[in-house]
Amino acid sequence: MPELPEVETVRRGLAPHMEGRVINYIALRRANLRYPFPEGFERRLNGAKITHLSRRAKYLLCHIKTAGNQDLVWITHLGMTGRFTVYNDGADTIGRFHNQIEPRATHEHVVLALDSQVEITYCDSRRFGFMHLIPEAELPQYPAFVAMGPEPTSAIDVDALSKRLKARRSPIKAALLDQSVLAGLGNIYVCEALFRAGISPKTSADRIGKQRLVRLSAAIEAVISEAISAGGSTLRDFRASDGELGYFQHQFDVYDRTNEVCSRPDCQGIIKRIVQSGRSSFYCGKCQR
DNA sequence: AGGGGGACCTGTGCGC
DNA sequence: TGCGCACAGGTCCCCC
Repeated sequence: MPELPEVETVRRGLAPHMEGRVINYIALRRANLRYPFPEGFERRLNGAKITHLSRRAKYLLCHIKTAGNQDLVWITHLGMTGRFTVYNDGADTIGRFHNQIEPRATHEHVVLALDSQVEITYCDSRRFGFMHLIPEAELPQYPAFVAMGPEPTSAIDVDALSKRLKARRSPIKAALLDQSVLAGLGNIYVCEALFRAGISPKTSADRIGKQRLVRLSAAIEAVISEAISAGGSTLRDFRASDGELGYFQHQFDVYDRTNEVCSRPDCQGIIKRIVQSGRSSFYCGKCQR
């Protein structure tokens, strides 16, 4: 489901409800998502105070101080279908916990109650998501972060990007999906950025000149920032945690627009769909070279 | 070492 | 209406 803009939208939706609150109860309905839940997950989160929420690429980071005064990070990756939902009507939460917690939705795997009568759930039908719990001090060594590239949210270092792409013989589409090149891009925003830059997804990553890389970097920054402003993209069921729908999908130029006419003025090209390393690429065969 | 393919899961939409 | 297939926002592992 979520690429960087969707995860950032989730973070912004959850932060006002979670930051500064204490977790009164947390319950798991199964032993694993993609991976098993961490050892002592419920015990360590129970009674913990949430200091703040942050984000790295597509990872949501919930920084907590445990009841035993340890600084931990509760890391969540939403996979394809992970979703947090905030319920403000959690007044009966304690009763529900003490009796039996009836799921509010299918695939509701994690439920937590805060000290504010707010209840937050995590649902994930495909269970490609996962959660980890590590000491704050070990965050830089978290395996997924060790080789991770820079965020595409602020000015991209074009020289550094150029250096990384020179080592790649794969199509630029595949290279940009690699989180060690830039962190947080996924299938939608790579397609959209390549369209805006006028670069074919089939172009070999090592054969894109400096001028075109400058255009590509600017296109990536713009598409990510516009998508964050729009609250992400809602394809099937993505919602911000407060239930709001993202609306960036209305601004797609190529994603899922097979056979439509190119939106670039006077181009008149037709959007094509091809498969690259097992994933759909959408592009205009006329103005993307 | 980089890169491609399959695996991991469930849900939905389409053609027959 | 029902069945089977293709496809879905991501990542990891295996093998060349």
